[in-house]
Amino acid sequence: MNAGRTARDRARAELTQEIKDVARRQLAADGAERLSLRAISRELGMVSSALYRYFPSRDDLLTALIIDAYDALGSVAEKVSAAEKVSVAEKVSEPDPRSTWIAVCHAVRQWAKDHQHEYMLIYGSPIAGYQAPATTIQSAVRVAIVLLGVLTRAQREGRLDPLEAAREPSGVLAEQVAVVARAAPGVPATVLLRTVVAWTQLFGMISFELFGQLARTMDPADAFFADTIEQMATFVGLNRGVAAR
Amino acid sequence: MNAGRTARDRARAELTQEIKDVARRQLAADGAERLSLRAISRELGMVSSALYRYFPSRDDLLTALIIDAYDALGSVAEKVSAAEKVSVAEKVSEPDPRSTWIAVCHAVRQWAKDHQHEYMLIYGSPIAGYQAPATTIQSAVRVAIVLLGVLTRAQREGRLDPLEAAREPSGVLAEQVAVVARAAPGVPATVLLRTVVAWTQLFGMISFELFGQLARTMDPADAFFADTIEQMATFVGLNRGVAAR
DNA sequence: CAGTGTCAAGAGCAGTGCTCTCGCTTTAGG
DNA sequence: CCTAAAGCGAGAGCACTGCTCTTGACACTG
Repeated sequence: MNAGRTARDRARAELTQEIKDVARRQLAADGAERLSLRAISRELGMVSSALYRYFPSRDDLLTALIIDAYDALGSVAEKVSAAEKVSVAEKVSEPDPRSTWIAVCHAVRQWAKDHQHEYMLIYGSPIAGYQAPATTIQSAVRVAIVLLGVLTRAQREGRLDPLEAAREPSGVLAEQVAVVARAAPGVPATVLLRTVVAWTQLFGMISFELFGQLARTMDPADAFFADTIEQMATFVGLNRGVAAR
Repeated sequence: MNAGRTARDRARAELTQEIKDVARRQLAADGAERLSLRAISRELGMVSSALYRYFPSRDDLLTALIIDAYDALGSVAEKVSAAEKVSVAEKVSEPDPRSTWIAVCHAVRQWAKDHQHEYMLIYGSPIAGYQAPATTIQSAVRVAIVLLGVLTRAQREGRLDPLEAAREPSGVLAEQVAVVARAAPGVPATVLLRTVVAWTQLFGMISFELFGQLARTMDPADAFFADTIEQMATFVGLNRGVAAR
């Protein structure tokens, strides 16, 4: 990140960051669609062509912003998950996986509400003619990894409902679940499957809230969100008070 | 729709439709972002300024396309729901609400896959600086109305699991659920709440599939989708074989 | 100190949404 | 039936966009 070998390198890194900052501000103000390289350069007091020294195209700038957004959201989720663990180590309260799961979900929603346009950038419709480079993927999966980590811990501590009522997946689905299972060793397939369901539900609900789809029904969505998160936590097998204490 | 009072009126309606058709084709090809009035006018062999006689702005054209998309999807859902009822009236097979629910969900996904860019238009990130006019709302809720209708029928026929385990909603949530309840008389609040959850899950999953978020995990999403729809049908209280036969 | 690569600047191209004016045609009303 | 009004397409033009190319100045490197 730093690696400021020469003054020029440092200046370049600094300006690159500055460009992204201005872009993020414009993003928050007008949305991704209206993001204009010329407007950014104007705000920076430079000429538009100079921007191309730092980002070869508008799409490249957007890609950088997308990766940053994924990483920002991912680190928020990771931090919350870790904080829950720490609060356990020092206090008497046990590390309830269910409450950790719920805290992560609420943190994701809060970040989305605080960075609406950045959220739209990563979970809205993809930019036209834009192919997500492979580099974004490792940043994109961080939230999912955190959620799977919570379940893995719960499983290890015997706090996970096996959900035996559900049938084991088979065929293609079994193979796909096996891929997910690599991030959550020991967690039963039925739970993993439900986790993916909860994952899509979480972001579906956040998107609906932010995109105005909940208008005139669940509009102030706080109560609905809280209730749903509770339901989905139970859905994935994180029961209330299982083996607590 | 027709109301071809004068020749000019008819020509106008025809051209309006033609513009939307061309726009839809461009939408499918390049996405909403790249939709260009000039390109449309070029393809229509007219000058760009003439388009403004039919749509006052680009956003108005998009609004028209959005309403059309909502209506198209809504009527697909309604048709599937009605067809399931009819197939009952003539045949011996009972009108299983669960299978109707599942059929509707699959139809929605199929439409989304067949009209990806139109789907993105209505369920992706909102167009920048664009406020959904109130007229879109009644078109937007049609799918939800259909799903609630299935539950209402199930309730009326005693095929709905009351889900008594769940607690009754209270406070703000109770009021919001009451609004939803107007479209589904007789259905218990807990079921309604879960229906909204399933609704957000459905579109969250479809969006994730279309927006490439499922890549490298559930990528060919058919099996996952089918399994999830089954799970969510149970989740809302449409049990397999409840009171069947 | 000379050379090399980096830099901001400027001009310019092709494209965009949108406005305004201009004639022409169709419609509606007396 | 004839005229005024309204609707129509064409064209020019404005302000803006992303992006390319060239130019001349600067800073770092050997």
